[in-house]
Amino acid sequence: MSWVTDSVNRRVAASQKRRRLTAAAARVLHEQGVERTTLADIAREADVPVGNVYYYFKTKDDLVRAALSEHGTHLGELAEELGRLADPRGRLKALVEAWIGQRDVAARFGCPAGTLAVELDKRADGVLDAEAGAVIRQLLEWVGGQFRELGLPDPDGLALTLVAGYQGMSLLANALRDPDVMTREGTRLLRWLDSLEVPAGG
Amino acid sequence: MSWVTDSVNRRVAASQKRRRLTAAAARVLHEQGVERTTLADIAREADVPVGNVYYYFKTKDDLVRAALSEHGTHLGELAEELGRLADPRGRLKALVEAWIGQRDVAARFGCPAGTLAVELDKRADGVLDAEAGAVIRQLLEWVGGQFRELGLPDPDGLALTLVAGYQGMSLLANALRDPDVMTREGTRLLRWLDSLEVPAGG
DNA sequence: GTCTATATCTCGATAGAC
DNA sequence: GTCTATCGAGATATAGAC
Repeated sequence: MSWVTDSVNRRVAASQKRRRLTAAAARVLHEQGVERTTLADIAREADVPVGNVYYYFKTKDDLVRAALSEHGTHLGELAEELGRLADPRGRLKALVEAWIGQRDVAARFGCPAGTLAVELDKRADGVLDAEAGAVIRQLLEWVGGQFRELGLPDPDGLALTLVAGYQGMSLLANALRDPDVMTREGTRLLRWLDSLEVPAGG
Repeated sequence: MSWVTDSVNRRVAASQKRRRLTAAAARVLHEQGVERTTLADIAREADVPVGNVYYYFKTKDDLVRAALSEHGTHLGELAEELGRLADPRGRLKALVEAWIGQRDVAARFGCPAGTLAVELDKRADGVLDAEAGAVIRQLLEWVGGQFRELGLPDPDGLALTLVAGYQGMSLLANALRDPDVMTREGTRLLRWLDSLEVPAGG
């Protein structure tokens, strides 16, 4: 029966390598950007030989796609966690607090989805910018859902304002290399969330 | 005396080429990003032979520097124009209206200074990220000056909020490829500026 | 000052042994 | 499935004629 376990082991090893490559891609592409990252960088980080990368991903773009979907998964997990809180307003405030908690990463590398979207949108071939926008759209929709549940008017407009606030403070913290920007603007967003009043009646 | 005019003509032609290269670099680097732009791209746009570029700029980084300083100059000119308005609040509102007026460019390519800062901040060698941050700092300082002139408390914090709002709405408009984001969030910023009340007394 | 030709290097991708 | 060796494209930068 050893051929069975051998085969299984191989398949596990294979999928482990694929997952290592995906995780490494998400991390390195966030830190270095797409254009400045070589396949060798990702392979090294994942502890996989360079030539072997092509067994798992046909092209570099495929690795970028995998990294974007990884960020989407992380976002989904965060949303699931926050979903355990009873109050939608509390969920949104916890989200902002999570952003503030990431202030050092944001000051050094910016928001993963945001900075990737900026870079991919520069490409003349519109191959990947839709995928980058999708992660941000996912965040917008979840936030919009919370505002809707709160019974606030124009929930999608409010979501746009909150996410734009996040992207703006991340970009400024990054450009100025100053984590305090995250704290200051994050605190303002928390106060803003508190100030929103649900209209009386239907 | 022809050698005099010849010499002068040459010098004028030279500085014209330098200026054409700088303007082309500012435009192309904004649209394509730094990494995806080749010297050939910029040379073509400036109508200068590729090899000749190196007479005016020793390295590609020098061209990026020139482009950044060009954006700084544009910003200075805009500030000078807005300075003619009597009311500081009116100046800030005119600034936001100018941003809204650029909504189509923002939806396609983002804010020039913001997207360049994002890309340059990814570089491990911190050669150019200070320069990118400087343009944004210049904007922050001008905006802060207007709030200060209005006599509002925490003018620098308000400037951070306004500029973060601009960067956030530009990034979202770009990522979602939707100019309406600029209009919606821009209108909100205009209302916000109107709502700020100068405290009575000193 | 201007321009052509080219050296040099790096990276994505492939071929093919194991 | 795994890995090495290498091809070929495309980029920056330089050498040197005019």
